This record gives sequence, structure tokens and C-alpha cells, in this order.
Amino acid sequence: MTDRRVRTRFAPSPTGYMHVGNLRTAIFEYLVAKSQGGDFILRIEDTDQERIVEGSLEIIYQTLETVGLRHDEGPDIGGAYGPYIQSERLELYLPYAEQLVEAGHAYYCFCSQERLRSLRDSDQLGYDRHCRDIPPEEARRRVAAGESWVIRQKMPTSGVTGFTDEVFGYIEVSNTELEDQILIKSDGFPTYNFANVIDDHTMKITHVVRGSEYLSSTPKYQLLYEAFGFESPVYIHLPLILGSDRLKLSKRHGATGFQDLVEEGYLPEAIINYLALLGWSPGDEREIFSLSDLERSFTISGINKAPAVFDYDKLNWFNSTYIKAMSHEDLRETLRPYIDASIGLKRPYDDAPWDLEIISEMLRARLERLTDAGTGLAFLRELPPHDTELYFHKKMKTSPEQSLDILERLRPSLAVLDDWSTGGIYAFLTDFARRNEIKNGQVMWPCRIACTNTQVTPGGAVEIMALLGREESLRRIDSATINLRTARNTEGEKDGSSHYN
RNA sequence: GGCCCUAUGGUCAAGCGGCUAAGACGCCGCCCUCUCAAGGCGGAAACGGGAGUUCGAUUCUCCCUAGGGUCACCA
Repeated sequence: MTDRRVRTRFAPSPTGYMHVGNLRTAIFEYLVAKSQGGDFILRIEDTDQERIVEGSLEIIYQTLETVGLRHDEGPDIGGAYGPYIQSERLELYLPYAEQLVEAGHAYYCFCSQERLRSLRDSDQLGYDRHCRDIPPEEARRRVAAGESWVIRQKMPTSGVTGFTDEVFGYIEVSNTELEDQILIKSDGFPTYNFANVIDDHTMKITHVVRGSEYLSSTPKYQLLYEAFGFESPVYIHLPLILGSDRLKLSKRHGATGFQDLVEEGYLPEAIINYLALLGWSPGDEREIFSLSDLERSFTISGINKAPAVFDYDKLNWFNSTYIKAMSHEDLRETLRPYIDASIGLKRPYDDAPWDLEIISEMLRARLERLTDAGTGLAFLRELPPHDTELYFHKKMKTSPEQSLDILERLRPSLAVLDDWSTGGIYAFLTDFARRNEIKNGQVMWPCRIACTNTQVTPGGAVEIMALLGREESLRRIDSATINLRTARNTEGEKDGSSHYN
């Protein structure tokens, strides 16, 4: 195994769903190969014909494609060790199984499903090896006679079987713990337990990378390799990914499919980065890794043994970090559909297109997930009802009275401001504040509230006014002015003196 | 239940006999600030327990405890 080209394989079942646990395994398989200049192979494990889901292959290709895990061989691109779909390799397995039968490492079993079921119902643990000692000639006769059969692996009844895993070390188990597992099913398909060994060997896979849930069945595979005289691969078992309840992550934990996460607004690069750091550490303090960074930094020794809890908070952080790093164009275009779904692409009042550049940039630092992009933008479409209380801001030292004053003084200049852009508006407003020796906030706050009637908004007065355009901004400011005057007057009538002076 | 694996803050995780036990997320506080964010600074927060080995254990060994995985004609 030493000086052979490293070959790993990702071997998903076409069940219609790319679980993040599977994806994480794929990433590590890819990295084990690529970090050593090896090949990454895609193989489809469809030996369970009942679980096949239509369209699964597309999901698999699609996912690998969008995250950038490019395989060197696979069903879609071929390769020297095809076919890469197990159901197309069917004729391969039986001869191997029969070879094992010949050698006394396997046997034909004719037990009915009913008998096996009642065996399970009793306190019997595992298969009772009822057919293990049927003479070969008799077995052959019964097969020829058309009886239903399976082929089982004949486990040694004494001794131990061990293997060395690159992350967990040497693991040994007593052979008496091993069940005579089925190798070839009655429908003629091999079980995963058999096919993975045959395929990995015939495809010259050097490193078997999989989740640690396979640790306990690895001795059986090891026995198979030994029975065939195959060189066993390097085993790399990955720590499990757990849900917040510390149980193996599964569908009932919510969004655990790659596609689910994408739909929830996570960027593929962020998902990959997060997943790679679940169970692996570079050994230093780096956290942000592109796939090629990972290829460069990955080491098997960095793989952790302890299971890791999938933490959406941390994923959110990665996602927001990647969002902040996007180019203006990328951000604008990825946000476009979300904004469209929320407030449309055009202003409702004058049909002019929203300035998506401004919107996406003001959203940039505020997003954890792309799906958050639409929220909190409603005030742009339609001004919420006036609320005088909004003009009070303790820290800003603003009040309805003061705001009214500011707004009234700002209004004429705003109406003729040359440069109605974020830069122009900002320059004008801050200049106004400076000339009047007041804080920026004391002019910004009234403007923002007048234009939004909203306590908290993404973006400040400047961006919002630029977005709304001069006409609409002035309209909103005028409306606010009227409302503030009315409020002042009624307030004055009520208790005989101005509340705002 | 048998077997196997695991065990550093709430979470991810560095540490591989001697450290004030990193860092990140989250949380809290302060600063900055045109709201909210972002950003800057700071803070609280961990070696599951017990025996050994050793001059010295988070680190090595054993036991316990606690979690998890696995025991299919599923992968």
C-alpha cells in the first residue's frame, strides 16, 4: 500500500437525499485523496433495490458539483475500473462468493424469512447457523432444484480478528462476536457488507473512509479480505456527527440535508468549511478554509475521535463570514431573488428599480442566512403608520419637537440637493450637523424615522433616503412633519402647555 | 443486554509529562456608531470520578461513571 497512488471512494446510496453526514464523509474522502495527490472515485451503492429513489443520482451529482468535490472516476464520467454502479456489476459478485464457498469461508443458507424472524423474536442472538454444516453436495443439489438461497459468511468460531484504524488505532474483537452475515441476498444482489469489499478491492481503493458507525462491522470485512487474500485497505473511520441531543444526526433533527441547508440560506462554501472543521482540526488557529485550502492543509492526524455536535450557531457564523467576503456583484445577484420575493424589484410608487447595490450592501453585515435578506424591508414598499414616540431617542437626545424642527429646516435644502446619492446625502447631512453644532445622530435619527416609521431598520437614514429617491423621501418627510405638528398641537391642547418644549 | 468506541468551558477544538490549559462560536459588558448590525476591546465559562506509574499528570495504565455506536436478505 505504501507507494501506490492513493484512491478513495465516495459510495452513497441513491436514497434521494444528501445527508450532511454523508457529505462530510465525501469531503474527507476527497481530502484524503487530494492531499496526497490521489484519485477520488464516485460509486453508487444501489444493492438495496427497495430503497432506490428516483432522481437520486442527479442530487448526488448536483451536490458534488456545487460544493466542488470533483470525482476522477464515476458513473457519469467513466474510468478504468467501471462500471461504477453496483447494480451494473452484478455478475461480478457471485463468482467471488462461490470462491469463498469453495474455500470453506462461506456457505449456502436456505432458511426462510419466517424462520429468521422467529429466531429474532426468540432470545437467540443473531443467526443460529442452522445451514452452516449442510454438505456442499446437498447444498448444490437444493440450489439446482430451485430452492431460495442466500450465501452467508462462515465466521471462525474461535480466535480474534483485529485491524488498525488510522484514527482509532488497533481494534480487536473476538470472532465469537461475529455473525454469519449474508453476502449474497436471495434476489441475487450482494449485501453492502460483501459488495464494499469486492468493489473496493477491484477498484483498487487504498483508503477506506467512512463513518465510525462502521467500526463494529469492520472485523467482518477484514475477515473477508483475509479469506480472499486481498491486501486490506487503510481504514479511516470518522467521528459521528451528532444532533443537539447528542444522538447521531438524522432527518428528525431538522435541516440535515445539503439541499435543506441551501434552501435555508446557507452558502455551499460555508457548509463545506463548517463540515470540514467538524471532526478535524488544522492544529493551528485557522478557521476559514476554501476547498483548496483544505486540500493543502489536510492531514489524517488532525481527525478527531470524539463525536461532534452539529451547531447551527457556528454554521451561521461561517455563513455570515462568507457573506461579508462576497464581491459586490456576487452578493447583489445572490440576494436579488430574496429581495424580489420580499419587496419586488421595483418601487411601488414610481416603478423605478430599487438600487440593489445599496440594498445588498446595507444587508451584507446584517445577514446570517440569505433567507434573512427579505425581512425588515417592508417599510421601503409602504410607510408604516406614524408613531410620535419613535422620535424619542435617549442616547441620540432626539425628541418629536426637536425632530420636527430639524426636518423643517432640512426640507428646503433636501429639495434642491444636487447629488441625491448615498455620498451626497451623507455629506449634506453631516455638514448640516456640523454647522449647527449638533451630533450626526440628531439629524440622522429624525430623517430615518420620518422615512421609515420603524424603530429598527437595516441601513441608516442615508441609505434609505437614497433608496427611496428624492420624491418619496420628501413625501415621507412632509407627512412626518404634518403628523408631528398635529401631535404637538393636540398635546398642547391636552394639558395646556407644550410637552415638547 | 453483548461487543466496540468516546470523554478538555453550553458547542467546535488546541494540548501529545512540567503551560497563568490556546483559539473559535454562543453569552455578558464596554467602546465605536445615523437605529440595528458589523467592527474593536474585555469578561464569565473546561481537563467526569477513583486508584496507580512518575520528582511531576489534562497528557501514560487500570477501574468506575457517563455518553454514543452497533448487533437486518439497510447502507
